[in-house]
Amino acid sequence: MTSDFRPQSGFLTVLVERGFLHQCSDLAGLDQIAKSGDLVAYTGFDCTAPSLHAGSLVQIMLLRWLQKTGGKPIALMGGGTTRVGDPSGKDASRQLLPLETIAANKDGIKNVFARFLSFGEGKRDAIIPDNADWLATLNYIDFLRDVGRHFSVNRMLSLDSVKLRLERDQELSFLEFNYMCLQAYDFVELFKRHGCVLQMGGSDQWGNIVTGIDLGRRMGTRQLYGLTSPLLTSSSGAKMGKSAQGAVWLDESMLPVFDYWQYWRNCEDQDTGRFLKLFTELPLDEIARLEALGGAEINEAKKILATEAAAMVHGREAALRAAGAARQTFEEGALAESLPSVKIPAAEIEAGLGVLTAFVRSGLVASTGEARRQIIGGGLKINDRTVTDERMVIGPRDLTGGVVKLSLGRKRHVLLKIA
RNA sequence: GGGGGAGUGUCCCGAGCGGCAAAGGGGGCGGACUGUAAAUCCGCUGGCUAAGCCUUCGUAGGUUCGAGUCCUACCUCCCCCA
Repeated sequence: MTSDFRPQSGFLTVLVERGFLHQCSDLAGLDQIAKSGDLVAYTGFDCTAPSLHAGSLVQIMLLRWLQKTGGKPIALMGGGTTRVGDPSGKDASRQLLPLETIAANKDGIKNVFARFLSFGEGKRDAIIPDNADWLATLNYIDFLRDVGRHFSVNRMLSLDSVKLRLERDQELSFLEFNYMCLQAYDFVELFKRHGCVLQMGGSDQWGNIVTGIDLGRRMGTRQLYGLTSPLLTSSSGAKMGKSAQGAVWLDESMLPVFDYWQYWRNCEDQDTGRFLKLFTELPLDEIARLEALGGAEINEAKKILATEAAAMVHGREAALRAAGAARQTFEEGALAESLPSVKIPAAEIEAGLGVLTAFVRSGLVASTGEARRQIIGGGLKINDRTVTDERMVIGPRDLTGGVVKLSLGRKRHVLLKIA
């Protein structure tokens, strides 16, 4: 849809060139504001998990590019809206989260932004407000009279997020039905407080965003704008941000840097170029060169993707460590000290630690039953030797420099280190 | 308010004459082949102190040697009538 549009602003130029743009309410109008250097834009983040995962990365990068091209980014914490729950793109209602959980999640999520945005009091410094600040104290009657009267239920029913639920005869509670009203109100509130005129989000947010623009018009704000990024899936259709082991968390305590690096390293060939554009800041001509690599050579491009993407989230030093550990492990067959590790008391090794227990402790398998099955399938290795006997015991002589390497399959490795 | 139907393995969908740890998919994991890719083929896919034991079929009771299956009540959802 954007192929015939030539943006003049740095911000939109980047978005178009790098594939961040899916839909926009008014490209030309937004381009003018972005060019003037006064663009303030926000993206909302639900506080439904203790950290963000790779699925949110596109939104985070959007905010980062906004700041780099002269705009002011707002990462809105949904401390208030999360108490309600967004029905968009979900089949069924999500369980309501306790307030303490939401607060804890919010703290975890805020941490993620430190690496991507620069904060402060300046004109272009990023801010992280929480919509609970204005939503939590709303008076129901006042809200209905001042804001509610501007919403058309007829129109709300026609939005995909609602329509899909209705068509499938799936429950949509009144609580969830109100979510979009609150999100729309956020937009107006952020305009009033910070002069924010653009809301960005994933393509599933389009309806909610447009509703906000609409509310703004009725409540007398300036013209507001909306922009969505494409919903990211891998070439084979898998949802981004979820991997075999679960979500690809951006927090090191929830996913070791090594595993994060591996996630990108193992992307499908077809996705390499697209991901380089979205998740790294390498120049486009460099990306074009990497993308053109064919056959096994594409692996070089994937390593660069992994290192750059990991550096963005965890810092370059940690990313290079992960890259080094991968090289030692996969290419040199050596024992890399910086693989993910789990501490085991020396006494337990002295006494002899059963393989089954050891693998459960490492987190590579969920239960001794699974460990047993993996052994039957030839999937477990200790120090690169396949485990064939489930009664095998790990003792002091299996240690190399105080470390035992446990592997599940060819790709997942964890070191047991003497504590 | 009346009548009918449905809730199954804590990822999902889904079969299930009273002997069921419960068919079959999808997804996922492992193996083979490769390039740490894709595609393909094969195996696995409740827990445990493991030839045994324990916990699972909406919830709570009941009948039975034995219940996912039969009975009762309750919860939730869908359809038809008013």
